[in-house]
Amino acid sequence: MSETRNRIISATNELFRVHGYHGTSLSEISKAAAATIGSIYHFFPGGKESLTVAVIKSTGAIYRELFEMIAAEAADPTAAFVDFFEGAAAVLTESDFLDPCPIGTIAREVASTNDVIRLAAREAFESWIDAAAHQLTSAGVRSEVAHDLAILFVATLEGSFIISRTQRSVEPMLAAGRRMAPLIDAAVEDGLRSRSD
Amino acid sequence: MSETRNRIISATNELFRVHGYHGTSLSEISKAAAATIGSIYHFFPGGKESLTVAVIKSTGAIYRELFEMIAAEAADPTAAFVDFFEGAAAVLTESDFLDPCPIGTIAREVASTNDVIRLAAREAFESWIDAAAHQLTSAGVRSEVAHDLAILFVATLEGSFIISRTQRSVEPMLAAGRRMAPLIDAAVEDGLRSRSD
DNA sequence: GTCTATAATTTGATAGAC
DNA sequence: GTCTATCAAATTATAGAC
Repeated sequence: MSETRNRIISATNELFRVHGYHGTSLSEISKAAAATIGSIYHFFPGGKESLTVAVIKSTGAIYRELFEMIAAEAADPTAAFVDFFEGAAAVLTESDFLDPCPIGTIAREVASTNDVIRLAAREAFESWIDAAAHQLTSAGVRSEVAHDLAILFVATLEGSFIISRTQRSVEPMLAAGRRMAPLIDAAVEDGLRSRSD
Repeated sequence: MSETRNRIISATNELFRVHGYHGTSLSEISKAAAATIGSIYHFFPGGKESLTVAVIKSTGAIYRELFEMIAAEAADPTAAFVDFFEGAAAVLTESDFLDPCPIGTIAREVASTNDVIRLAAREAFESWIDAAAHQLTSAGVRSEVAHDLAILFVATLEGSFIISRTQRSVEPMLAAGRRMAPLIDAAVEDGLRSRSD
C-alpha cells in the first residue's frame, strides 16, 4: 500500500466528516494530504467518486472491527451496544462534535444521484448490521429478531449523531443508547427462555 | 406571504432533499422556482444561508404538525409512533426514495461550520422531540423517560432514512419502527402502574 | 509517482436598469 | 419586485514535463 494513497484517504475522511461530500473540494484534499491533484488522480483515476468509495470502504471496515473489539470485551451482549454508544459520545466530545461517521452524511447527499457511492455505503452499513446481528444470535436471539434489532442499532446510532451534533451535547446520544438497552436485554432473555423450553 | 417567496422555499426544499445543501446551487434553485437570482436575493438578502433557515423552519413546522395530526388520530400512544414510521415509509416509496427530511442532511453537512443553520436545525428537532415527549407524558409516562424516548424516536427516524435510502427498501424503516414499539408500550404501562400505586 | 499549468464550467454574490 | 449582466473565485478534470 502506498504511503501517499493512505494519506489521501485519511485526509479526505477527515474533511468529509466536517463538510460532507459536496462541501469538500479536491483542492482542499490536495492541501490537507500534502499531495498534488495529479497524485490524487494517479491513485484514483476515477476522480472524486472512486476516492469516496475508498474512503467509505476504509471507514466501514474500521468501524466494523471496532464494534467487534468492543463486543469481545463486553461483560454481556447488551453491554456491547451501550459501550458503543458511549464510545461514540466520547469521540464526539474529543473531536469538538465533528461527525464521527462520514458515511452517513455522504449517503444522504448522493443516495439519489450516485449509485456507485450509494452501494458502497450500503455495503458498509450492512457489514455493521451483520456484526451487530451476529452478536445477538450468539447470545441466543432468533435471527429475524436479531437482524431487526441490529438495524435499529445502526439507524439509531446514525440518527443520534445528527441530534447530538446540532445540540453540541452528547446527552441525546447517551439517552438513545440508555433507552435502547432494555430492548436488547429483553430479546436476549426471551431467546434464552425459548431455548430452555 | 408572497407567492414567489413560497415557490423559492418549496423548490429549495425539494432540491435539498435530492442533493443536500452544498450540492444545491442558487442557479438550480432559480431555475426550479422559476424566479431569477435577483428575486431570490430580494426575498432572502442573507443569500443561501437565510434561504436555508427559512426552508428548515418551514419543514420543521410541517413535520411537527404532521406528527400531532397522526398522534391525534392514533388508537393508542404507541400507535402514533408506529404510524409515523409507516407514513415515512410510504413517503419513501412514493418519492422513489428521495430524502423525506432535508434537515437531517443539511444539519450533518454544516453542523461544524455554520451556527445559524445548525441552530435552526436544532430548533426543528427539538420541536419534534417536544411533540413526541408530550404525547408520552399525556399517556402517563414520567417526563424524564418521555424525553429520552422522544429523542430515541427522532434519532431512529432520521437514521432509518439513511439505511432505507442506501438500500432502496422500506424494510429497515419498518423494522426500526416495529422493534421500537414494545419500548413505548412498556413505558406507557409502567407509567400507568406507578400512577395507580 | 510527482508536479505545474490550464481548460471549461460553475459557484455565491452584487449592481443597477426597469 | 423582477430582470440582465457581471464579478472574482473555485470547481472537477486533463495534459504533459520531469
